Amino acid sequence: MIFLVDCNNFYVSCERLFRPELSNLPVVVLSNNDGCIISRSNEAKKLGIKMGEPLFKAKKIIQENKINVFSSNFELYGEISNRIMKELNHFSSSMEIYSIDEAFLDIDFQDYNLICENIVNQINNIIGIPISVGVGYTKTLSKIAGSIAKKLSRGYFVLDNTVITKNILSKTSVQDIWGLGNRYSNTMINNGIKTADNLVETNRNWILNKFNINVLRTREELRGISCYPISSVSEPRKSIRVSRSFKKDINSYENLEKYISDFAFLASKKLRNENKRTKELSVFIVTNRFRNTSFSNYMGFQKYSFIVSTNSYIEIIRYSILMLRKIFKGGLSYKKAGVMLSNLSLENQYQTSYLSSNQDNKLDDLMEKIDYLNDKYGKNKVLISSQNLYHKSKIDKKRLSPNYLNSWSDMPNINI
DNA sequence: TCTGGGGTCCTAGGACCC
DNA sequence: TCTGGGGTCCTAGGACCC
Repeated sequence: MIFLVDCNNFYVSCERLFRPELSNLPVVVLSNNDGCIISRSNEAKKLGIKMGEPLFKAKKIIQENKINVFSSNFELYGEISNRIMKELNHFSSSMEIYSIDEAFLDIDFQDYNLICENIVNQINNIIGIPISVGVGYTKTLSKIAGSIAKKLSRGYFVLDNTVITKNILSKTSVQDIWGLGNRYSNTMINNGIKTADNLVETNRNWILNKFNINVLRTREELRGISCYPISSVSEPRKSIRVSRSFKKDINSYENLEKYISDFAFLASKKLRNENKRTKELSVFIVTNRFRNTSFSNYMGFQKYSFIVSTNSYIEIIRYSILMLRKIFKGGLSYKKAGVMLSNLSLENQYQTSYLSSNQDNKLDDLMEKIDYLNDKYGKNKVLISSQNLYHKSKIDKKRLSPNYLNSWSDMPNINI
């Protein structure tokens, strides 16, 4: 059986871990720039706060109900996530970490309810984060079981009986099926397919004609035929992206160049942390899509292919700037920009070229020194000169909680 | 005034080959 | 006037997920 373990209101629960006095009060966590609400406690949900809602639209509800608001502290959430995953691994070696707050586990032991109870208690006792567990024959069914589990106070639900499954599928709307987003479920509803049970009964050729193979797989999964097996070896990622929205629009090329350099540096750092090289680099800049203007929005995008894969900060930044020059248009206000690296390979597995110079070794040494200094003395101690040297950040995080787990100075004090 | 960030996969259609 | 058949590979765009 497949067990889906899902943390309840994960980011909010992480903040509450160190602020237990908030445990029954409404809490929300914001996206970067303190822009949107991306995690809500049950109390906040009940007050009508919607997922992804911009902060300014919810301001009234927040003030009237004294909702506690946090900026996102991804270092903290990542650390707590690691601890949870480590505990879960004790229940099954066949486990797939699906996201920061979710994992699928393959478990053979027959007493599913007992296992669920143990998992919920264990994570609560050892880590202190509330979770819910859904169990089914396939990932898609375990997702449905999980959404039922969230409504039960015991926190778990097992879907192993065909009659009950049929009944539940007939009450599950297509929008609530994992793998069917807005577009697909709307098309289905327009064609009379309203519930998961309707989808199960739908002709396979019609599905392939109207949609694609993944939608057919979803139908098979609903019938209990597994199409998405658990992969316990995590696949190396295929692309790396660093992008940010700016609190205030940027007009000048010089400013934008500094940010692009920063993003390229950060992306290169991620690349180097995974011991990889990149062969392809893309840069994009976009104007503010929410601005109420008569002229249409501009999105500049340019890709560059390296002759030889690289992991050099200097090379990646240099070509990012060259791409930026190609797409920058004066007189516009830019809201967001980013750098992407793709076509990745392992550090020592790449195609060389007759055209490449012999300086590579020297450059590699230099890059390693940069990493060494930044790892030893803290982030941003050594930068490339085109970067945003003085860190006048245009990205807001006004309500950030302390970094309780990853910073000596932020460690909580306990009075005994 | 203020609206996030980071991923994956599939497919149609174009470009190319003999 | 008349102009084949059968492939592969790449990419942009669109869908999805958290």
